[in-house]
Amino acid sequence: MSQEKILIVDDEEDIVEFISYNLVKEGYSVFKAHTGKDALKIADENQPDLIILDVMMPGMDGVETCVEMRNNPKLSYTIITFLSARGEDYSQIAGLEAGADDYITKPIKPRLLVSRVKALLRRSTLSGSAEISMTGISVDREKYIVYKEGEELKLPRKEFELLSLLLSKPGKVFERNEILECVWGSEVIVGDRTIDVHIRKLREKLGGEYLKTIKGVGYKYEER
Amino acid sequence: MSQEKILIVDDEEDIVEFISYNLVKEGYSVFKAHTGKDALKIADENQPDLIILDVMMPGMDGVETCVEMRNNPKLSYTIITFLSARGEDYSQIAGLEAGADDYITKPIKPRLLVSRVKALLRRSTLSGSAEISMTGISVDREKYIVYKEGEELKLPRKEFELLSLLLSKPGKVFERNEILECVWGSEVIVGDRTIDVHIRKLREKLGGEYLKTIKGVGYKYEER
DNA sequence: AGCTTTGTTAACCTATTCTTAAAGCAGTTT
DNA sequence: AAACTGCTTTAAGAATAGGTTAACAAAGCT
Repeated sequence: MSQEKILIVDDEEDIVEFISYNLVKEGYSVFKAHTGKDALKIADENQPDLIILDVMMPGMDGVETCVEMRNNPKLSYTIITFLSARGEDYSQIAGLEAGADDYITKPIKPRLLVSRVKALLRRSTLSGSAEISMTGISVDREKYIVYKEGEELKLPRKEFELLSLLLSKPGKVFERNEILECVWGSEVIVGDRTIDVHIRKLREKLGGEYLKTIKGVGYKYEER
Repeated sequence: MSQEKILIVDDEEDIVEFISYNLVKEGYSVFKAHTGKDALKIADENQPDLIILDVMMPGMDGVETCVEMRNNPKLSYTIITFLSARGEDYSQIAGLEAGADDYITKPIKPRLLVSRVKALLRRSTLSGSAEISMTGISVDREKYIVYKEGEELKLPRKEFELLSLLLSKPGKVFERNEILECVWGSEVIVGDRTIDVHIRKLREKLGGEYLKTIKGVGYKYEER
């Protein structure tokens, strides 16, 4: 397997190193940049498969950088994901149609990061956009929309994040802990039934068969 | 089951003892250290599967220790998790993470700690989902599914864990108390017939001659 | 045979999840 | 400000799958 190239862009050295460490460990080939300008140059030269781009940077910020990148035909097959602090206005980020494919929130959880990156790259190698499959459920993180058999479905935030998580690895059983960590974040404490209720609402909207519960373990998404 | 080794590092004696107590109870083999330097030495000598490392320590702090550890190739398969007080600035910790795989916040809740540790260790030993062999039985922990000659099989939790254990070392005879330890955990006390009943249910579902009884000793899984 | 260990059933129990409704919140509009 | 709106969380009872037990049958040992 030809090593996949990832470019990490953030003005904070520590963050770059942290992400880099985790991705190198997974066998990716990593490039680093600390400013938008550097990033453009490196991206142009190396045509990475994935760019992880901090939104907030002094000088040229992430959005601007992203737009520039999208104007570079050499990068038309490159996936770009934003990196933003949790709490920064959601809709704003979602609404930024600067051409990013995803975004990851800080603080960064290594495992989540890696699985997200894998998912993104898988998506890209599997063929162009084709986010929307006519069968089953798919998610467009950018537009914050879910497609169920081609039909658009608007979900509130928590439901969206939850579904998005389950969908990020179809078949995989997510334990309640994991779900809490990823969707709610580890600081938040919510009651036991919260997840169930959200699952229930999703089932209501998606129709029965997609979300399965594995008693005593967790939930998973399963096609058909 | 080969006992997994965990190294606990914290300058506060009480904390180390507390964590240790909870992990020993779960059957892990525990090492302790109170300084970064000790930790490095013990880690190097014993190559633990998991290191729980306090961030704030006098002298060599957790981050520094972690970086050192990551430079030791003997520890490349070791998981490191930070231990930090809730309230310490999150982003700071995230940014500082020098190659840790997770972090746990104080105050420590025993149950949460244990499940976290289990999750971490499971992830390391079974990274990547299992191969599906067309012959015999195989297990996909991630999907919580068992394949019997390629056909999917859904099992309830205990049955799954039990089969999973037997399958983890085909041919090996697991004694009853070994099974109890691994599947039920050491605190739980269950009647004598419980294992038999589960074995029976498995046999019912798997059919055939897969699970063998070695009278007076235990059970084993055997191909064919 | 007699004793010990394992197999089989079905009934029982309980932890976990489902369901519902209502309260809590935050953002908007009036 | 008050009322409204849409989303999230909590609370509480019902439903159920899953796990355990108990009692008896069968099978190995010595």
